[in-house]
Order: sequence, then structure tokens, then C-alpha cells
Amino acid sequence: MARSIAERKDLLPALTELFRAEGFEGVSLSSIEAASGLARGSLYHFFPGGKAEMATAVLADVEAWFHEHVIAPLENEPAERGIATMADAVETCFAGGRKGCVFAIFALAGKSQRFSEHLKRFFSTWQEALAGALLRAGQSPVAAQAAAEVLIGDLYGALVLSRAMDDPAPFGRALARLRAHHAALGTALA
Amino acid sequence: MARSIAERKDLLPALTELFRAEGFEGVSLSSIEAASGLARGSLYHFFPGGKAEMATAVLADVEAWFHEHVIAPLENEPAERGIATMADAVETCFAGGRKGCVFAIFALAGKSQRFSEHLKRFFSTWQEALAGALLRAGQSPVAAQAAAEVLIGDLYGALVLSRAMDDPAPFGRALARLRAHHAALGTALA
DNA sequence: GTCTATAAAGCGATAGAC
DNA sequence: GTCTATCGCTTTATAGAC
Repeated sequence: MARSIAERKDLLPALTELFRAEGFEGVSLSSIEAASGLARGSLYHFFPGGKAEMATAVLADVEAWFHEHVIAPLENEPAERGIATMADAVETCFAGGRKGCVFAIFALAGKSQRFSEHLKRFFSTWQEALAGALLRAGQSPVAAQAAAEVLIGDLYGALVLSRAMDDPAPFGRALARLRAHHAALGTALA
Repeated sequence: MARSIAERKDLLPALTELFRAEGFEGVSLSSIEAASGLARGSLYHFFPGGKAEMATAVLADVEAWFHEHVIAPLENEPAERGIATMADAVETCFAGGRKGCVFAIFALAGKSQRFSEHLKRFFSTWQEALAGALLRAGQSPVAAQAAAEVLIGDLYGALVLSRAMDDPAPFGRALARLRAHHAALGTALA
């Protein structure tokens, strides 16, 4: 295990993989030691607040990644291209359905509701940005808002199915729906 | 706390609420003692296999409930009515979006993959039954299969959003979509 | 069938040497 | 900045009285 870690952000990838896969309660300090190659004392050097601070850092990091790869394209690119960029980013982030979402598992786990501010902000920001793009694509404000909820929900429902079936195919099909039919989807379900 | 518990199945409601809300790792024997009103020794009297056996019993119990209130109606009632019955059952089971699904949180939590047989069976049985109803409603085999996945995914995606936003409305809207547009939905997204 | 007491292991967190 | 050792508590599970 590489032992050249010097910065807090170098730990975030390992932490993210752990929390997205096991949830907050499922991650132990021992598992973090094993995954990061750092001993307990070093982890507390970077995160004096312990496990809760590590989870918060992961949520903030994923949020920042989404802002760059999803929110900003939705806001700044032409609507059709912004949504295509979003699809690519989501596919990358969730490894095409082979990996989970830390926000999803935290949302379903009751004790993780101490992170509810992050959860609400993540999904509402995303929905707002997507609705904005659909608005610019010509949909009505009401329809755009509804379609954004349906499109994001479709991705997360498929993610649950893919994790449950241990098969990335459902998530892949949700991505295909997003790419091929997002306009029809939005109007058909409004 | 009532102390007249004499049967294993009397414990299942409390266990179900615990596991669906906190996930497997989030539930402790102490919390089960508090929720059930029974002491440790009594719990192990009913579930010698401990927490894992309790979780398995919950999964089997929810599965049985779904078989009665969802699967059987989908198989035995006319398609339209079977789907309407399914919508009512799902609304009841998840308290209109105010409560989670034990299969969903287990699906997202990596360590709960030891229950993967239950997870796969639950969702595949449901999808098969729903696809069968859509088939009888006149859809093609391929379209029925795809639409069943989309309809179930729509519900679970909305459940994630409702839990994340702490707002039952997204799940309520998914139920409304299921009830009002399930035929259009199935064909629009095939 | 229900309980208390306890064992053995793991938990998150801290202290302090280097 | 990294580490080991340890504290105090909680965990799951068991034993055995009633």
C-alpha cells in the first residue's frame, strides 16, 4: 500500500468507495485503515471529527464533482448537450450501475439523516438544474420540474434494481432511456 | 410495553420497522430490545441465529406480504385491476413515501449482499408478475418486460427521492403516474 | 418463555512517542 | 505526519437462574 499520502484529499477516493458501498454504519475505522493504508492516528490527524467528518467530506467531494460534471453543463451548455453530458457523468460516477451512490444509501438509512442538509441540497440542486435545461428546451415550467424529478428518479430506481439484481443492465437501460428519449420521457410523464 | 409476546411472528412488525429504517448494520440488539420490549435472551429464544436470522425472517415476511397483496393480484386479477391493487398495496407498505423498503436499503448496502438471494427473488418475482399482467393487457413480451422494470424502478427512484428530501410527495407522484398512465408509460419507455 | 449476567470481540476516539 | 497503545463503551452471543 502506498504510504506517500500527505493530503486530506488523497484519502477521499478510498473513503468514497467505502461509504458508497457500505453506508455510514457499515464502515468501521478498521476498514478505513485497511482501505487507506493509514493508521488510526493519521486518519484523525486529517479528520479530527472522526468518521462523521470523513462522511461529510465525502458528501462534499461528490457534490463538488457533480457540480462540475453535471450541474454546470446543465446550466451552461445547450440543453440537449447538457443532458448528454449529464448522462455520461452519471454513467462514469456509478460505474454504469456497478457501484452505488453515497447519497442514495444515506437517504435510505435513518441514522444518516444527520446528513439531511447535504442530501436535500444534492438532489434539489440537480433537479433545479435539469429542470432549467428542460425549460430552455421548450418545456413549460411545471412540465420541466416534473420531468426532471422523473428522469433523476428513473436513474436511482434503476440503480436500486441493478444493485439488488447484481446486474448493471437495468441501470444501463435507464441511461439509454435518458439519452434516447429524454424529451419524450419528460412530456409523457408530466 | 406489552409483555404478552409468545410467538416469533409477533416480533416481526417491530423488526421490520427497524431494519427498513436503519438497514442491517444500523440495527443493534439493544435497539431491538427497546423496540420489542423483550430482553436479549428472549430474542435468541425465538431467533437462535441472532440478528441475521431476524433479518432473514423480516425479508421472508415482507416477501409473503407482497406475494399476497401484489403478486397474486397481478397474476389472478384482470391486468388493469391487478395493477391498481398493486398501487394500493405499495402505497400502504411504504406509507405513501414516509417509510423505506427493507429490500432497497439492503440492496444498496454492500454487506447485506449476503441476503442477495432474497433481493433477487423479490424484485424478479415482482417484475415477472407485472410483466405478465402487461402482457395480458396487450403489450408485446419485450415491451411488457421493459415496462415492468420501468414501473418498478420509477417507484423505487421516487422512494429514494422522498427519503432524501424527507418529503413523501415524489413517491406520491410516482404512485399517481402508475395509476393514471401505466399503459402510456409502458409503451412510451419501451 | 423470560430474564440477568457476562464473555469475547469490535467499536470510535484519544494520548503520546517518534 | 505517522504510528502504537490504550481507554471506555457497545456490540453480538452465550450461560444459566427462575
